[in-house]
Amino acid sequence: MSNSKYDGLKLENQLCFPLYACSKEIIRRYRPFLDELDLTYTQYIVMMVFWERRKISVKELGKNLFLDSGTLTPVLKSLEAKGYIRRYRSTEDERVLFAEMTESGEALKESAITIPSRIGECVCLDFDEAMQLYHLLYKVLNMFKEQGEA
Amino acid sequence: MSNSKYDGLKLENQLCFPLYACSKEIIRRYRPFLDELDLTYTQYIVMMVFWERRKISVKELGKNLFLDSGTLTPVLKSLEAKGYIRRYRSTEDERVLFAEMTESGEALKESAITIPSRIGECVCLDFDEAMQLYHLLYKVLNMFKEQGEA
DNA sequence: ATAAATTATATTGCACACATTATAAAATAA
DNA sequence: TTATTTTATAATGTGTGCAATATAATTTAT
Repeated sequence: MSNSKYDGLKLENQLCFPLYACSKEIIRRYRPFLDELDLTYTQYIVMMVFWERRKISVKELGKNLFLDSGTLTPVLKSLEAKGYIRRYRSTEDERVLFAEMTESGEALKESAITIPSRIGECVCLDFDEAMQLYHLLYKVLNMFKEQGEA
Repeated sequence: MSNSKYDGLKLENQLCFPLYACSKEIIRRYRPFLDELDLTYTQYIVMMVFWERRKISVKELGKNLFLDSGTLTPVLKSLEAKGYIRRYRSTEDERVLFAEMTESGEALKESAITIPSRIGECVCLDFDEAMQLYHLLYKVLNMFKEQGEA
C-alpha cells in the first residue's frame, strides 16, 4: 500500500471530483427529457421553484438555488421569452425584481410530471442508499448556508 | 404530510439538485487556493492526472475525467501555454494526440500539495461520513461507466 | 485496392457559472 | 438634509460543458 506525501493529490482520493462528475453525468441524462420541454437543467430547477411558489424575488430565488444574479438574469429572461414567467420591479423597493409564473408556466408542470421517475430509473441506487446520499449532501449544503449567513 | 402527484417535482425531493449545488459550492471554495497557482478547477483535475502519469492521450484523459474533447482541447491548450504540458501527435496513429507533462508541470505539484487538506477543512464531514459519500458517488459513477461501455 | 465505415480530435455555437464592475435605489448618518 | 453606505440587480468577460459538425487518419469490407 503506497503512501507518499502526494497521496492527497491523487484523483482517487478526492471527494469533490466524484461529486462534480456525478452531478454532470446525471444532468446529462436529464437532457433528452428536458429537450422535450425545451428547457435546460438550470431553467428546470428554476421552474421547480415556481411550481411551489408562484412569485419570488431574484434574490430569494438565488438563495434557494445557490445561484447569483449573473446566472439568473439570462435564465429568467429566457423563461420570460418562452412565456412561463413575467418579471416586474417591486413598487415598494424598486431595487427588487420579482418574477411571477404565468398560466403557461403552471401548465408546463403537467408536461414535466413524468421526469422524476424517468430519471430515477437512470440512477440505480436503492431507497436506503439514495436517502443516505441525500442526507450527506444536505449536511454539507446546510453547513455552507450557515457559513454564508455568519 | 402532503402527498400529491406533484411531489416528485419538489426541489426538496430531488437527488440531483443537492449534488449539483454541493459540487458547485465546493469548487467555489477551491478558487482562492487555485488562484494562487493560476489554475481553474478543471485545469487542476487535469494536472492531477498528469501528476500520476506523465503522458496520456486526450481520449484516455477524457475517459478518466468524464470530459470530452470540446472541453479538454481548450484546457490543454491553456496548460500548454502555461508551460505545464506539451502536446504532440502519435507517430503510429496520427489521429491520436498525446499530452506529456513538462518539468515545470511536475514542479507545480509541490505548490499544490497543501490544497487537499485546506479544502478538507471547508467540508466538515467526519471520516465515516466522507467515506460513505465517496462510496455512494462511485457506485453511481461506476454504473455510468459500465453503461457507457455497453 | 478502393470505397465505405469507423475513430480521434478540433471547431463551432449555445448555455451556463461566477467574479468583477456598474448602476440605481434605499437606508443611514452627520 | 445631503452625503455616505448599503443593497439589489444588470452587464461584462473568462472559462467551462457539451452537442453537433467538420476533418483527417485508419480500418473494414467488397
